[in-house]
Formats: sequence, C-alpha cells, structure tokens
Amino acid sequence: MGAHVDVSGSQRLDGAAKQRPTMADVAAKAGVSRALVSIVFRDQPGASRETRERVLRVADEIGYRPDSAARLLARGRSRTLGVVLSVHQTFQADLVDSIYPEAERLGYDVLLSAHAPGRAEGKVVEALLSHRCEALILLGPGADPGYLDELGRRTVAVSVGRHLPGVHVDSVHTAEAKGVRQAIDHLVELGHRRIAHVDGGRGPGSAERRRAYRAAMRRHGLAEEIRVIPGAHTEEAGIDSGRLLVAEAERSGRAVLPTAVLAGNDRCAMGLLITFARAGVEVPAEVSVVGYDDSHLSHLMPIGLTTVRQDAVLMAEYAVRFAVERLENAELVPREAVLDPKLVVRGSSGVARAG
Amino acid sequence: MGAHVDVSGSQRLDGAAKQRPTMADVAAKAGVSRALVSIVFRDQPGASRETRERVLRVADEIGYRPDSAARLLARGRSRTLGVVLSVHQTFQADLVDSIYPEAERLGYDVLLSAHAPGRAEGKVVEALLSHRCEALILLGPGADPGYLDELGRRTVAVSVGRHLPGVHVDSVHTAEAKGVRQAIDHLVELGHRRIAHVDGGRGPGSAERRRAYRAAMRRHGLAEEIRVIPGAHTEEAGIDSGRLLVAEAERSGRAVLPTAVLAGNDRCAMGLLITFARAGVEVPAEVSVVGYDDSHLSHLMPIGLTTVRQDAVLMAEYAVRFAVERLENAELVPREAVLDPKLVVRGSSGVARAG
DNA sequence: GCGCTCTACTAGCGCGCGCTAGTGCGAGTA
DNA sequence: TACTCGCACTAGCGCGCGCTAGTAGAGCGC
Repeated sequence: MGAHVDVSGSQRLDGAAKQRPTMADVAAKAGVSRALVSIVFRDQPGASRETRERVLRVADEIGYRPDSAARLLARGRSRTLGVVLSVHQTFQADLVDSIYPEAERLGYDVLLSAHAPGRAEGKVVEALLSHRCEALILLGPGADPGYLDELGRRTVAVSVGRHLPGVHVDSVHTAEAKGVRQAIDHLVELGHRRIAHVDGGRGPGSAERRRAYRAAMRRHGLAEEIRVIPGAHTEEAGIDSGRLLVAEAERSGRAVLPTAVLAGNDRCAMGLLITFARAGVEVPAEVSVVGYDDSHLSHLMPIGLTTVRQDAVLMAEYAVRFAVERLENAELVPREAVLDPKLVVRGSSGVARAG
Repeated sequence: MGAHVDVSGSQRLDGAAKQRPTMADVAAKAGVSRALVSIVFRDQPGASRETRERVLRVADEIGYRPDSAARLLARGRSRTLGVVLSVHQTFQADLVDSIYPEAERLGYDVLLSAHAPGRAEGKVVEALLSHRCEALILLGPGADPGYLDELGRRTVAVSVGRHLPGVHVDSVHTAEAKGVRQAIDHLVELGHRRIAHVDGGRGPGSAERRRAYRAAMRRHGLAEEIRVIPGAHTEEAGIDSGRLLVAEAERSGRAVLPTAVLAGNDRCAMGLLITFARAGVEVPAEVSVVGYDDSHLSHLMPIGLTTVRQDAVLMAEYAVRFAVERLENAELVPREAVLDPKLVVRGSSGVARAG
C-alpha cells in the first residue's frame, strides 16, 4: 500500500510563530487594563456596556480566545470532567452522546480518553488527571477494585455500568438481576428450557448477569440446563461461541443445540447472529438470541434483537450529576443509582423449537 | 424507569478539600528545592542518582502528579493533539486506536472530543483549542471548507478521510477513485451491469466516491445503468435505501432490482445487508453488496463483506506525523497523503444473477 | 465645604510549573 | 596556593489568567 505525498496548494507560512493572543494584547488594543478584559470575559459586573462591547469586538478582531490552561490554573478549578471509554463499545458511544449535554447544562467541560490495545486504563486515567479533570466518569471500568477504590479516594470517580460494592466511587448501573430475570422469564414463557448464557468474561456487569442467569434458571427448575459459555463483550466472542455451538450440533445432532442463548451484551449477540446466519441455523426458529444493552445497533440487526434495555440517557445524566454534586459538595459520600432495565422484545426470540 | 438512589458504604470524607500536592510539597518533604524536583520530573541532567530516587519516592508517597495545565502554561507548549471524532463511526474508532501509539511514540498527548447531536464541529474544535491542543486531527470533518481553511491558518489541522483541495490543512485520505474503480471492475467481472450506488451524502469522501462511481460505470459502457441513491454513512441510510429497492422490486418485479450495490461505507453496507436479509433477498445470489472502509466489523458480518480497504493504521500514522512535523517546523506547508485502497473480496459479492 | 455611596476601572499577587542564570563545592591541574 | 572545571543544586522570573483590594471620579445629601 504505497502513498504519494504531495506538497500542494498553499504558500509557505509567514515565518513568524503563530503567537496566540493573550488578554494583555486585547487590553492594549482596547485601551483598558488586563483586569477589565478578564471581567468582561467572565461576564462579571464592573464594566460599562460600551467598554464591554469594545473589548469583545477587539478580542474577536485579533482572534483572542481564553486559554483554559491558564484559566484553570488561576482559579484552581477546571470544571472539566474526564470520560474514560473504549471507542469500540457502541453502548458507550450512546452514553457519551448523553454525557455532553448534561455536562454542558451544569457548566462543565468534557474530555474523552480511550483505552486501546496497549493503552491500559491506568494510563488513560493518569492522562485525564494530569489534564486537570476534576472528576472521572469511567464507562465500564475494567480495572481491579483496589485500584478503583484508591482512585476514588484520590479524586471524584463515577463508575458507569459496573457495580463496585465497597469501592469508594459513585456508581450508576442497572439492576442486572432484574433484566436477566425478565429475559429468562420471557424465554421460558416461549417454551425454552435449554437456555445457554454466553457471558461477558470480566466485562462490566458480567458477574452479576452470570449470577442472575443461574438464579433465574434455578427459579424455573432448570438447574440441570444451566450452561455458561465463557465469552466477552465483543462480536468476536459471540462468533466464537456460536461456532462452538454449531460445531457441537454438527457432531452430535441439532438436538444438542440450546434452544435459546442469552448473550453478555448486544455486540456478543450480534456475533452469535452472524455465526448462526453463516451456518444456516435459523433465528429464532431454531435458536432464540437475546442481547443486553439495547445499543442503537440492536434494532438494526437483521431480525431485530430482543434485548434488555439499559437507559443510556438516564445513566449518563446520573453519572454527570453524581460527579458534579460530589465536586460541589465535598461532604458528600459516594452514591449508587440502580436503574430498572426493561426487556425489549424484537424478532430474535420466538417459541422454542420442538426437541 | 425508576431509580433507587442509595447512599451506601463509605464514611464521610475528611472535611478538608483534597488539596492536590504540588512540586513545592515534594521539595519540602524531600528537603530539596522545587527546581530540583522539576529537574527530576523532566528527566534532565543535574540531579544525583540518589536524590533523584528520593524525590521520586517522596512524590509517590504523597501522591504527587505533575499538573499539565501549569506545565504547559510554563513551557508554552502543550504537546497535545486534539482529535475530533464521531463516537459512532466504527472506522474512526479504528483510527483512534492507531493514533494513540503513534502520538505517544513522538511524545505527544492525545485528547478526544466527539461531536454528537447538538454539538456541532465548531464547538468541539473550540473546546479542544481552549484546552491548548496544538494541533487538531479531524476525522472525517463535515464542516464547510471556508471554516476549515480559516481553522487551518489559525492552527495546525489535519483532515483524515476527506480531501480538501485548496484548503490550508494537511490531508490524509485514500485514492477514492482507485478504490471505487476496483470495486466496480470486480463487480463487472462477475457479470454485473445494473450496479447502484448508495452514496454517503455529505460524508467524507462521498463526493469523490460518487464521481468515481459514475466514471467507472461509464468506462465500462454502463452509463445507462448509473443510479445514485442518496444516503449517508450510517446503518439507517443503508436500511432506508434497502427498503426503497425492495419496495420497487415488490411493485415492479425483482428484475428491476440492481444486481449489485456499492455502499458509501461499511455501516451503510451493513444496513443494506440487514434489510435484504429481512426481506428475503439473498446476498450475493440475488444482489451483491460492496462496502467501503474495511472497518473491523466488515469481516464479522454474516457473510463477510466485500469492501474497499482503507488502511487505518497508516492513515493514523500519517495524520499524527503531519501534525507533529508542522508543529516542529513552522516553515512547513500543508501536505497531502493519498493512500492506495485495496479491494477485499469476501462473501457479499458473487456472480450476477440472470436478468 | 464635608462625607458618603456607587460605578468604572486598575494594581498586583498567586496558581504550579519550566527554565535561565546563577552559587557553592570538591576534584583536578599548574 | 590559586585557578579552572564540572557537578549538584537553588533563586527567581514569567507563562496567562482569576481575583482581592484597592483608586478615581461622579453624584448626592446636609
């Protein structure tokens, strides 16, 4: 894959370094003191109407914009929230969409930082903290509780989607047990008994969902049918699990296939659907598939994904509010918001096949 | 959707505000001057081995971490790159993954900011600039060229995935025409003639791809068959276009269906696959579908998506390097890197159906 | 005239750090 | 002894801004 690099268009730059204008520049040009410019930009009383306008006009002319580094250094507060996410998690993207407006409403700025392969959560957190984020919103944090506890004591931190009992962070998550129970109830009503669960490994909420799955199965007298397939919150994991199941069916006959699979999240469910489609296993005629999250993808999937809905908007609002309230009242203690999930039935679940 | 908010766990905080420790604190505790602590943390010569270790140990003990706000204020440079992205574009997520390591290699920090509904690109850019990002990497910028030109003159900006002739920004994109031509050649070889194109609307690269599609069709003597369906770079757009085509086929018979569709990008192709699957239109037996990007999803799709691969790693590397080189040599003029795309044939394209 | 208040504005310190220009001090020459 | 030289370390200014404590001047009552 070659590349041709082309020096096209534009002329060379004016040799001078592009010096960013400062308040002093504005003040000089407007013929006032720097302090007055500061007053104008902070929208505080103490400047006449005309001076205010003149200052703003001059600032605009010379392209001045406030330097938030200096600003926050001076006032000691950055009013900035740091969000740690994985760019590939679609549900987290949904969360981010809703974090911005709520933060803005409360007068806070938002910076994102992603963990990627080779970029562990700890590094991401350090990056945000060193940029003076006052609080961290961790979307599906994967780090170990000990670290998170320490982090939560050092700064204000909110965990979204992962319940961390005894850890000194705010937490916003859904009542996983309820969601899973709804899903299993739904499947049982449709006549399913052999219901497998592809779990989310160490992903956020996975432990709770796994536990809830086992409990729900037992509650229906299906303890014998419990089967947890180790997975992850990725399409790949769904594909792998799907292949595993298909391979078993090919060896020992389709009767061994579970009649339903509860995936760890929507991405994993997607992977299952993909594999089943490839293998000619019909969903939901032969196997029902249920996801978790209701990320914006789930209603797009070929047959519509039956899934447990987590309300991204509400979760984002709680997360931001928890962070801001803790910042503005240091007396507060970490809190926990547990939201009710809701099963959304679409096309990927149907009555159990015979056998 | 109710929520129960719970004040659980932990004790109330130590009333005192969590004062962030500073260099002075470290210096005092280590019994040296602040300047020496600075030297140690900048890893500069001028401190003995043992002092260095002692300072670092003390810093760790009291939980000191450098304040990048103050740091960049003092040194005048932030060594921070700002990345503007849309969290929902999977290909951009791929790019982000590769931007981090390259930036780190060159000693730069990265901050992300996303445009979301109600958060226009201009605001996102201002946010990053006010956080003292020295350069901006715009992933698939949608703003108008005039604005981008002005932006590019005010600061260092790199556009990724969108070609902006005459605009004062660096640019990294693929040779769209080549990619589209490969795709069309491939389809024509398979016997397709009625090849439609669902375009990407105002999305990055769309105009070029649209133009290239028309040119390639004409080159094959298929001018009569040219059909551009207005779309966007989203699953929704693919779904809508798919519905449109299916509806036509239902009205006027399947013969009117194009035998192949070139989508604006992978997400759009995904939408098409979804709709075709729902409508019982078999891919590739009845319709071939070709995507664009080769985002990490495309090899996951039910049948594997034939798509035009853009090398995310290489694009990210060019973007970062362009930005950094312009920063470190103000004499440089914006450049352009045009990468070769490559058709990846998977299961979604096959020989044209008869008729 | 005096004191008072109110508005419009300014002087200048400090935020946490980078960095230049030093200072002191022991080892190595002449 | 005097004199570099180099190492380990320090003093102190300045980055761009917020913010407190002012000042100057106009208006007003007595």
